[in-house]
Amino acid sequence: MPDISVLPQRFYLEGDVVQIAQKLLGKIIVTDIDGQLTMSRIVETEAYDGRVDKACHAYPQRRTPRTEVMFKEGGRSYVYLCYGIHYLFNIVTHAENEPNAVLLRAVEPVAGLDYMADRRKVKNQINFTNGPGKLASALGITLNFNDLILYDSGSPIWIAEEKENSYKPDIIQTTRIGVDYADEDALLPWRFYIKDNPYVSRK
DNA sequence: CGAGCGATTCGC
DNA sequence: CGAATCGCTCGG
Repeated sequence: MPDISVLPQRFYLEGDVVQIAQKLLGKIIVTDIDGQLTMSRIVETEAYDGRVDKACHAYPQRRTPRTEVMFKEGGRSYVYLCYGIHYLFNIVTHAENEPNAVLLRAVEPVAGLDYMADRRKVKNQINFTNGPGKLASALGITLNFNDLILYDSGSPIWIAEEKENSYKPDIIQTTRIGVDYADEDALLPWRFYIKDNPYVSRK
């Protein structure tokens, strides 16, 4: 079990969302849902910038009931239902009225693997969390956990960093997945993942 | 109000 | 490769 501490809110307010998406790689997501504690290492992310990015639900400054949380101050969760079936988990970044978010696309299980196995009902451990819908399912994330403070270790979901770990992973930068509807913005290289990590989606 | 569609996954 | 499945968004 790694020695961890909560990632402070300022982490989500400094730099642009593309940098924050990279810096989230290697961080730990902790969930304590239905009495089931899990910990996982973030290994794949995508950045969405509501100011300039057609792929972002909040572009162009599109304020609706669903996107409202992205207009709040950084450090909150944005969870939504995708294809009527899967929940996708995002981290909101930046100041009020700057609607940016980072999608978690894959994580590596660290603790609570029995719970993940129960929730996912698949045998192969690789398939617990190697996709955005899969990881939400494995960690117990549903719409109930939208608009949650992530810089409070008392929350049912929070983000941590390891206290003593200077390891810097090799990061691959490439285009995002499933955003063809965004025309030329689908070409933005705003997907990041840890090189050679077995839990990265769509190898 | 209702048509159209999606930041995916799984099974055939 | 196509179905599943439903809330959100926008146009009428």
